[in-house]
Amino acid sequence: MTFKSILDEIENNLKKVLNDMSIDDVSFSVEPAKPGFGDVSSNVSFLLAKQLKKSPQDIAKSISERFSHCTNTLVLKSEAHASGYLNFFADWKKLSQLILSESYLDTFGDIDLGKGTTIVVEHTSVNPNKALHIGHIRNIIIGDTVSRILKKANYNVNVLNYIDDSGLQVADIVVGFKHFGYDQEPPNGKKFDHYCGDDVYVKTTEKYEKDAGLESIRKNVLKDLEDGNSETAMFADKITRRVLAGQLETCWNLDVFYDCLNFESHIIRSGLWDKIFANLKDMGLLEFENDGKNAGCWVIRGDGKEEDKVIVRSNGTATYIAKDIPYAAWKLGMLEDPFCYERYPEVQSSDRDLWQTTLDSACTASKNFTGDKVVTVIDSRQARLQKIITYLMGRFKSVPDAYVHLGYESVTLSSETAKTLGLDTDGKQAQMSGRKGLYVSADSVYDMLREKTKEETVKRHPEMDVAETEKIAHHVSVGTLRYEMIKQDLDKMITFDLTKSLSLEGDTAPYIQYSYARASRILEKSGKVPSIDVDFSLLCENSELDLIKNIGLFNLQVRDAANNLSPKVIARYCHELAVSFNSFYEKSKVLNLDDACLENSRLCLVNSFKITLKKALDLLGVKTPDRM
RNA sequence: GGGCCUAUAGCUCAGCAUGGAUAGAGUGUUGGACUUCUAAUCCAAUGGUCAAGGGAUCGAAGCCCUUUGGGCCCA
Repeated sequence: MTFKSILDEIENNLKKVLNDMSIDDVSFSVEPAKPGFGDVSSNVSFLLAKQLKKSPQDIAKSISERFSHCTNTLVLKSEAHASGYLNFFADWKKLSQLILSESYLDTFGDIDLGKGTTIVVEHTSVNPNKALHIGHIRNIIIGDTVSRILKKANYNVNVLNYIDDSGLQVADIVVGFKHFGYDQEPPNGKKFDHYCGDDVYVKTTEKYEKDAGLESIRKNVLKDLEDGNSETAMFADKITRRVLAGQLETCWNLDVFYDCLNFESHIIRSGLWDKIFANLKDMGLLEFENDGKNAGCWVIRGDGKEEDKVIVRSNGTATYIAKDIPYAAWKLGMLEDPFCYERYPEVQSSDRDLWQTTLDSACTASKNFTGDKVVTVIDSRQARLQKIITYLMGRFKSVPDAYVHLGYESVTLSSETAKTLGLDTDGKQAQMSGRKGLYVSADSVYDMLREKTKEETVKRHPEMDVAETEKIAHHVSVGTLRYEMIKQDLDKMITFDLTKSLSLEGDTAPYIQYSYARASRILEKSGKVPSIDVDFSLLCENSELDLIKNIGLFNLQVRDAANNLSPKVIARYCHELAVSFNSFYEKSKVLNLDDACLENSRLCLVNSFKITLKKALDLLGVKTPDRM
């Protein structure tokens, strides 16, 4: 058990006390205390003030008095603070032993929210016509981190990437290659996805703008794409798969992995839409409009003042939301699976198989990538559309929150960075645009970070061999990028600035990784494996107790993060852990102490910290080099 | 015109869900700490009418209403 043990003990005893005082059950809080106010605090007396017509302080006093007669194993004493808070002081000798010995277990930090149920997390979902830019990276890292957290919370997680390989953006690069004569091989070794995005896509779009007559070519290509057997569609398939390979390379480099790639073209050709269309009509969720501006269309009624949403136009064609509905229903496992599955030709990592949908019925692999719940990570510009899907899925599947849209605000470019890309924004931030070529690619940011961290590492360790330097630089760069993408709240916009994003000090991944490296070095130099059989009363400095407390809060943080689908909770926790370790590091010497018992106790704490931080950083997909 | 998000220190952000104690970090600026387990570190100083106004409450950064600035979506 962890710090949760003492919280539970206090809560139970408080309930007994309230029962003795014949007070109705109130839902009071029992939380880790703010520094300087003991170890645990409760607001119970504030909540009772009205009912008992007494001051919070008087109530706290009488509860505290009764509390002292309860059987307390982890609490030394309780105290009624003048403010009215009830504060508790832990018996650290016992609590430290509980927390530290627990931290050595593989299951440390686990919390059973999912009960082994299956949940789908879909993220990335970028058109396969360009390289990933820094805005896509926010989506990808949020999705990957959330899926790691949910796994820790005992969900069985299926990670999907939806490949939109049949839309307008794909048509555009096909036009570029087929009609504007772009070579299929990128110049001087440029990555294919970058070539398609930077050159073919952007320049093809420019040509449309100059010559409106080209629009008909574009429409014809789009039409050809719909027929899967057309020569155009086969060509598009070849191109988009090459781009996809480039995108996946970027993701894998950032330690982001998937379970299955779902191709939009397969969804369209599978006939899923016809099935769901019939269902929607049966359930009365779709209505046929007889008059008004949507006459002849099938619509979903808007909520309140909202406009009705057209699903099928009067000419019988489905709008693009129509693709999302059957797909969402499929993800929730509510439709018979029309797909077959085959392995993706490239291996993404040693322990994670990657599959892809196929309509080739010769592939008989039996797979199920659906879930009881679905989390779809898409930026909040899609909120309106996602709200409709959420509503419909709620009607289909009677599980509350079965379909969750995890939205986040987008990444914009700072005016300085926009300027380096040739756009003067007059001091304002700028929205990225793949079409206009206004973006910063993920690969280029990674490359810059790696150059800088390599330089730093060489400066610190001139003696180190190149392979190790490269490895450290890689892990620190990936960590930095990942941490930057999730350390703030999802509903806060990120204004990306090339210069500022390269900072490696302060609230960054390297700061946290550095604390890990320090702990590693202490243990390495000690040359011993610390024994857990130590006298925990020796760990009595404030900095030591703080660190132990933070270690003990791990599973509670995982619970919060999973419940709220909030990756930043874990980011902040890792930072807190590192801060308390660095503070301990300054104040308490570990090695070469005269007192062997004390030395072992501290080594034990260092080891416990190291293990916990590694587990927590693993949830963020941040690696932990032993030296840096 | 309708909807969503946002406003806290010079700058970037925690805290808000579930109202209570002294509003916290980083960064910046200024000063200090490496013959001591790695200074990508630590310590100190500096810096806040929590956008404005109103309301309910014993009590509001947090809840409700209005207004304003910024971003986005739909029309």
